[in-house]
Amino acid sequence: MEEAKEENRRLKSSLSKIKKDFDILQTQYNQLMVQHEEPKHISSKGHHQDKDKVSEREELVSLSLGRGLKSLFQPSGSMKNKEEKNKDIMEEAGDDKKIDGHEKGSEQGLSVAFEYKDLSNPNEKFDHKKETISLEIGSNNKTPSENSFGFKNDEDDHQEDQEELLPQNLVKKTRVSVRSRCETPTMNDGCQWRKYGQKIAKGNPCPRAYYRCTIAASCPVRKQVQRCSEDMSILISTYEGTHNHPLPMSATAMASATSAAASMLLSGTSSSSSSSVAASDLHGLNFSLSGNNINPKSNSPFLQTSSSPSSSGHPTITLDLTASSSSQQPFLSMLNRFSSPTSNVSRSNSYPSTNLNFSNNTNTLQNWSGGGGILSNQYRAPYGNISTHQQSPYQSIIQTRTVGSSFDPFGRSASSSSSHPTQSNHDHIGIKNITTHQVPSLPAETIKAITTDPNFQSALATALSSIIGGDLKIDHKVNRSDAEKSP
DNA sequence: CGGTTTTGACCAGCGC
DNA sequence: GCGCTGGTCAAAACCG
Repeated sequence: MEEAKEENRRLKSSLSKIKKDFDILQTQYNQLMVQHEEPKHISSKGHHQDKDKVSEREELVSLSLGRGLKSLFQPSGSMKNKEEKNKDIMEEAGDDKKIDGHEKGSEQGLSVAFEYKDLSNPNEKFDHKKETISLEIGSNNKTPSENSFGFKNDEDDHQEDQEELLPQNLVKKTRVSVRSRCETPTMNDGCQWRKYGQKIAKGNPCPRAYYRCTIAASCPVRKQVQRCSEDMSILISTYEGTHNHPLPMSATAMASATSAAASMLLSGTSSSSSSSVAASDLHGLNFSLSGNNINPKSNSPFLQTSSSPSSSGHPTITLDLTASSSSQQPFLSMLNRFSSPTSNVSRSNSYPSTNLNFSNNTNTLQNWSGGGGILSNQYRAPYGNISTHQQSPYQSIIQTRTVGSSFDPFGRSASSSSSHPTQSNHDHIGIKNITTHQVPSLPAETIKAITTDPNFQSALATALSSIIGGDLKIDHKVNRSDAEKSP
């Protein structure tokens, strides 16, 4: 009881800090908006300034929050005025924050779209066979943490639409292999799985287990789990298919990551005409894309072509986070933080097999939690430092929007002042890094190809949705968790 | 009792 | 055609 009370106090203080930070950000945003509006109204100097503005906008990544994802992907002509949208975002975010423990009508109704307004490279048709993506999540981290993964939340209409458009539902055949250090027999990706088979695969003494998603009876998603023969501490989970049902919040984080990887693969093989290998280092998320006959040459120390359990002969994209690098931290932190173990579904159900530690040994969690037992670490850590020295990704996202015209996520033209009071101290946040200049190793061409692909956008939207959704729900979940703890 | 896991059998694809 | 391998099926066992 004492511990619970103490933790409750801690969480309350964290909550108040978050609110405080949010207020500050909102204030800054309003100031910026005022500054932004003034010259616009005053100067009616004609087209060329407007033109500049338009072209500038086209260079920007527009991050939109809303409930209708589809609308966010509409052509820019039908889009709301950007400032208006910013306002909407802030208002909605504010509402969400203020709800604080209030269950919203639709738990996953919050959606985010990441729109990169460069339509010069329309999505090309996909014409590949079954493909495998390998997402390697290594960890030099040392503390257990619980992470959750999934594929798609119910708002991901865009991806669903795309699936319908794709010949032979190729997206469903896409595989995402996740490598992680995990002591437990299986990882918790937030989904519910039923084992339907087990095989001893050639060349690996460890049996491979086959799972089906049981959240929905008709869900086509399958998963293979196998230990790496070379390093038994590495668990290789290979996902295939796309969930056709709402996912628990805890499942959306991995869903986003893997979807992004899948989108990366698809966009890379379909739209990059110049090179058969697309590789990028999204500050910890390392993708390598390779075809059957491709010998991928990594230009990143983290880039690897992994041979996932069943990927032989298939094009493979590797998202390599196994290398020891601080740049991995953003992604791991992101997952750790927002894959809430207290998610409604994953916590309330009785599927222990779905509980996995994505990064078993995570130093970052120690920082977050400030110590404590393993269990309390697991449940406390993700929320621990959100309001301390580090800013939450949510705030980062808002801030990214706040600084609006000043940043160029893809290292192209950053037109105006890029300084922001709080921008300097959250490099650790993956999303943030994606949207700043800090990805020098990523060829602009590749990024362009990736980011203009609707699949990627969709996946990113899902990712952000899950992140923000998880963030916004944290308060509630924490409270609920506390409530559960107390008799 | 309902859902999950186990495990041997079966099937399909691929290479020789 | 044959054998190998990966993947799936389904009945029995197990579990809460």
